[in-house]
Amino acid sequence: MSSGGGGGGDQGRHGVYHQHGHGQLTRNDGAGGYEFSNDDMESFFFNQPEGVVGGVRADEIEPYSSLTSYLQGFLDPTGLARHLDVPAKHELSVDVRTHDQDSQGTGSAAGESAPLLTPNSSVSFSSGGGDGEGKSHRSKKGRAQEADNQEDGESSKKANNKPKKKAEKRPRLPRVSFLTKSEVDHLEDGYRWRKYGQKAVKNSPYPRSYYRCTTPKCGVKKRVERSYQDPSTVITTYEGQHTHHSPASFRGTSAHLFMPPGVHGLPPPHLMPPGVFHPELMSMMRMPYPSPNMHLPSVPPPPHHHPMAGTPLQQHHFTDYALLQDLFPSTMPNNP
DNA sequence: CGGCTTTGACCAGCGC
DNA sequence: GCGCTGGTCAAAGCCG
Repeated sequence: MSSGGGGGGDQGRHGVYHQHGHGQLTRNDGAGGYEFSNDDMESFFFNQPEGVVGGVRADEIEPYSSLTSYLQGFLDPTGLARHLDVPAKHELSVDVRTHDQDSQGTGSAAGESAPLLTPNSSVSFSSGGGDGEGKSHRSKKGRAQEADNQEDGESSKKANNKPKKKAEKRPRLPRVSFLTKSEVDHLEDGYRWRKYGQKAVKNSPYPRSYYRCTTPKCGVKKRVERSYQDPSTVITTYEGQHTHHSPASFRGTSAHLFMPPGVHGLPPPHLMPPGVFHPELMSMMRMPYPSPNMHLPSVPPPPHHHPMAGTPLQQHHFTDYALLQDLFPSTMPNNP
């Protein structure tokens, strides 16, 4: 994929960022947390306003940017997400690290250097910056053949004639990982996906599912897996950029702009039945799953007539209501 | 019947 | 070289 801001080229646009080694991503939620690794994965996290995040104070995580600015560059090649560049209030902060920093070991020092996630949501990116798209059309039998055919051209993956350099690693598309508290594995995100595989994950009872965007010529993929350490957390990893707009019913609202690439099928947040939270909002706003570290200002409870009223978690939703209104003006009622 | 999921097999990369 | 693992393919089956 050549368009858009894949890879490190986005550094400038989004300010300084650091990447920790080999994409080792560690989450520490106090209960042990979990970690997963993705080579070339950069990561950034939403930290609680004044919280201590897994032993790392949020204000010690140096460079922050906003999610929206990131989405703007990475997830929204059309630039529509610019719309979302509302002041992220105190809610969202980003830590994106570059390779330069902590590029040594693959995870040995991860505990030290890897940013730690908030319990409720986080996003991580990878800067693959590569093509990666052309290889999805191989037939089973064609694969061996393909290796032969490519021998003349660029390097075949077998690294036939060179003494194995690390740099020859196959480039990857930009990746974004969302940690979402959700009962549902496959979160609606406005795009249509076709499942093309499922694999058991090592050390995890939960399988990992592989999806591909069904839109022709859109090579975006996504992986969905459930954290084995925290089964209420779904890890959704997007790879690549959509070459089209979301077919979601949210079109015309701002909601889909804020969504990770890909939600359809779910009603807008204000139409969700009581006690049911929109997974994406849950993810982004960390609403219904307050962490022990969370220090929220005391706010009055939402009115009973609010569709999302009625759960113990409601107060946290209400806390972020102003932000929600900023982000979803057309879907959120006027005033709670 | 088309679109989607399931599932076993295959392939590539990597570490030992 | 071998085994492990992640990622992908594609036939078969399911479903509206």
